[in-house]
Amino acid sequence: MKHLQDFAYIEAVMQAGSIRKAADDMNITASALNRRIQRFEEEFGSEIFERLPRGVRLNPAGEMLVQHFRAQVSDLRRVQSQVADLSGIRRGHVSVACSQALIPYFMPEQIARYRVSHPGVTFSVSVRDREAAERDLSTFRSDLALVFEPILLVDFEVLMSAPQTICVLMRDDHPLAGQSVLRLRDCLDHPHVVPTRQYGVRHLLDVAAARGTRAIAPVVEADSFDFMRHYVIHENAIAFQIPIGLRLWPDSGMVALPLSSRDVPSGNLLLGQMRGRTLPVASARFAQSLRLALEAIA
Amino acid sequence: MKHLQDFAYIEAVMQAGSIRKAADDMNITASALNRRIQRFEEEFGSEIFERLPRGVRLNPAGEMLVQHFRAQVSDLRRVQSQVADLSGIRRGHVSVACSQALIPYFMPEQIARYRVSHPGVTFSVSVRDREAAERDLSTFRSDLALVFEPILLVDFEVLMSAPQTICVLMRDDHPLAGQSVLRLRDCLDHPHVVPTRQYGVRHLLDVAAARGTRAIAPVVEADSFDFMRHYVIHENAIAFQIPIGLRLWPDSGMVALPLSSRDVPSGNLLLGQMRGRTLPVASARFAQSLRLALEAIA
DNA sequence: AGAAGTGATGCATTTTTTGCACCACTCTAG
DNA sequence: CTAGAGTGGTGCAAAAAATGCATCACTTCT
Repeated sequence: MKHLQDFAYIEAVMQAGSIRKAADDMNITASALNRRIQRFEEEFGSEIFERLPRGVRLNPAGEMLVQHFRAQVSDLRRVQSQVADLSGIRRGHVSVACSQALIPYFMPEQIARYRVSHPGVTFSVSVRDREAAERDLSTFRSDLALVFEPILLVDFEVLMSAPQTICVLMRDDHPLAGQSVLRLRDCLDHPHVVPTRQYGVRHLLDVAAARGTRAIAPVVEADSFDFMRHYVIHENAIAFQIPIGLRLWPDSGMVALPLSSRDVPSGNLLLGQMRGRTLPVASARFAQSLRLALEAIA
Repeated sequence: MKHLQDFAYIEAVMQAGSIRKAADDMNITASALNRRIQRFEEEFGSEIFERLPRGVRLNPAGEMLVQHFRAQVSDLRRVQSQVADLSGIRRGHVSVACSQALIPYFMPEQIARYRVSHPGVTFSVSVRDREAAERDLSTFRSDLALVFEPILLVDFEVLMSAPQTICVLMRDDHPLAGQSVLRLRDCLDHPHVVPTRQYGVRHLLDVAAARGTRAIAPVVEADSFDFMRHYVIHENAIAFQIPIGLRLWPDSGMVALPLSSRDVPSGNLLLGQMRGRTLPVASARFAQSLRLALEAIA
């Protein structure tokens, strides 16, 4: 879009940290880029960048402006999407940031199912911890976020909530495998692997452990649930995961048992968008589809 | 703002109904304007105007686009206003659409009072009936609207509400002048002047009259409260107005008496903005100032 | 049938943007 | 302390883009 070219340049400069580097990235001369920015600042009525001896950096005015432009670009896409929709085109693009737990089963299933009836819609999926997911929303990098126990920044508008009880994953020959519900203290008696602190599962475990006397003493700490799931096969340890990230068939040699709600409260899987934003049709429809799917789970 | 020039042209064409007329308005050649629009439509990915034999008209896509652009311009002003504010400039512009009743006393007082502490802030005031006021909000022509009994479209977000009992205005030698509260049927026995149907006062009277047996039979119907106020001096008739539009001093020869709430319910004076919009600092602050003033009245 | 509208288009002209060379300046490495 | 490699800023000529003019094809109303 031609009239947003200045923004593209501004964003490039912001990202590169210097006009010359940005000019190089954008295949343009530094002088031309420099003058574009000067001209824009003059029209805008205020400087956008601080001139430092080693480059430039957005000043507060610039940060507000960039946020404005991002919202603007996002809204323009929404309009284009709606225009395409009213000519019956049913196409568009949906970008989703989601927690790791949703990567192996839930998201692929949902997206594939949606694309059966909307083959013109394309997707981008980003794995993000709960903090990064919310940042993606507020910078308009993602339309939707599906996150377990987010920090809930002000920009996060909840579209749907689904409770998830943390489960304990282990081999079926593990001593605890016979029970139906597990107490946290029993789990901590056995070698356990836990996610790193940025994850909601770990956060809930930390809070729960702090209430009791037993501390979490992981034999392995990892930021990949995929890794943890495979690790417990080798050292007969236990791992933690939410049900939506698990799919155990009878002969897999693994079992997953829920943690007692007396010890660890259920967390929530939240579907959200940037607060106040009107989503493009494709994203809004896919969000609705996710809502139905999450309702079916709960 | 340079990057919104296309929008200025598009709006001009929309307003003029033809490219040539718009080109004339904008001091540009029709061919140049024509090509700008063609280029824009190509970049946008869809036609914006219907080409009719006698000119052009926005198509649905174009209407969505114009709405988008208006929101965009409005938001850019908000950003500029905030930028100016953070450098301590305390300037800006506030546009208000308001009912006629507020024109003689309330708005001048409020604006003058606000400008004492914020001399850098400028104002534009438009008299609008309740329907036009809401349209002004949703097309971003006004930041705020202060209207008596609006129709309440979806785009109208209420910021403050103040009840207003309809008063009957007459000369102090009028037969009814001695009462303290008036019944509607008594009023209808005397020659009365009423506002035209677009006004909230008339609407409330119509509804009230429909409940009883007495019909409204105005000797004069007018769309100017100023006219009506002066008319009752000449024919010793009665007129209707809400208290905020009245200021009677003892020796003026006029009295205003409230209508009984048994006959005519109180209407509401509503301060509102475009739903979901973030107002520029100046407008938001002035709205806050109006809220306090309205609270003091109620 | 003709006049007066409309939007579209090819081509020369004008305006704007860009690229190049260079300046003034600040840091850092030797 | 100096030399070099960064940085943003600027004058001037070349390139690119937007504009104006003349004209076409078409519809509507007189």
